[in-house]
Formats: sequence, structure tokens, C-alpha cells
Amino acid sequence: MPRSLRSSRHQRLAELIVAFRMEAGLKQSEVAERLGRHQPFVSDIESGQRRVDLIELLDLAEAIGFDPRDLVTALLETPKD
Amino acid sequence: MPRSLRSSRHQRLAELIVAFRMEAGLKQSEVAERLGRHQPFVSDIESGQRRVDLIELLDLAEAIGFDPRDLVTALLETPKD
DNA sequence: AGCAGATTATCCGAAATCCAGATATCTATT
DNA sequence: AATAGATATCTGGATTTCGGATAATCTGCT
Repeated sequence: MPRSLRSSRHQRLAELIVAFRMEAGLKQSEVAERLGRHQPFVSDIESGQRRVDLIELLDLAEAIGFDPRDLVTALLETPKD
Repeated sequence: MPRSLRSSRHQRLAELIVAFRMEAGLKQSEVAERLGRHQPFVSDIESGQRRVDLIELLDLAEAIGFDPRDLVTALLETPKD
């Protein structure tokens, strides 16, 4: 586990992605398929074990169907640590 | 060079960060210092040789002084490839 | 409760990436 | 052309990524 994934923002990011996916009524495997990746890829992101590249986030947002800017707004409201 | 860094969005992201930094009148080394990192770290990001984690982007935006949502908006207008 | 199917999490290892520190190259000024 | 300031490249060891397989967990049903 990379130390960079321990901040509260990283944690919150993971939680938010889960929430957006749930709201969209999608399974990890469905999101993965839309991304052309495997289910553990999504699982790792949602459990905060893998970092999310900004470009990947845009793809993720499109696959799930949320506005990445809303996520950014929420993160900006989250204390850094 | 990782193939994940070859999309036009990755390229554009790098360009945008450079543009924001320039506009702010900051040197790579100044940004690096604010981030607690070394200058090559910023250089690698700006030359598109390193990916940018979403959380890192927020830090970068704060260090440079731009709204990360503006960057996202610009990227969303950039074709995927 | 127990089972079955569905969903998500973990493990493994090879490949890719990250990163500091040192060094090199570029750019502008004199 | 020499210096100084800024950015880019290189090196190599540590960390991270990711597919594939498997395991664990969850859910609804009887």
C-alpha cells in the first residue's frame, strides 16, 4: 500500500466513486467492461488500493455517468489530512 | 514511454499545466518546493512523462493557483484520441 | 439454516512506473 | 563566449500496476 493512498482525500475519492457507481446501478464488472479493463481494476480503485490518474477518472466518470467536476468539488471540501 | 501517456488528453493535460504555471509566473522549482518535491517531478509532469493522480492535481492546482475544475472542463472538450 | 448464484476482494509475479539525485542542455544576458 | 538561471534527461533501486486465477463475501431463495 503506497503511502500516497493514505490521505483522507484519497479515501474520500474512493468512497465517492463507489457512491456514484451504486447510484448508477452498475456492477464493478460492468464498469470494467465499459473501460476495457478487468473487475479487479475497479475493485482496487474503490478500495483505495490504486491511484486514479486524472484521465482515467474522466473515463470512469463517463462509464459510470457522473460529472467529474462534482467529484472535484467534493474533494476540495475534504480536508487534506 | 508508457502507452497510457500517449492520448491527446494526456498531452493536453500537460500543456494546460504548463500554461497555468506560466500564467502564475512560477518556476518549476517553485512549484516543486510548494509541493515538497523536486523540480524533475514537475518537469516530468509537464512533459507528459508522468501521470497525474487526481489528488496530486488538487495539490498542484493549489500550488499554482488555478481551479482544477477549469482544467477538467478543458479536458472534457479534448477528443479522447 | 443452508445452498446457489452473483458480486466483490485478494493473491501472485512480471512488467511498468516512480523518484531522488546527479548531470546535461537550453536560454538569455552581458 | 562565459555565466547564471531554468528546464530536461539519465540512472538505478524501490514501488506500483495489472491480468489472470482464485478466494471470500454477499443476497435471495427454499
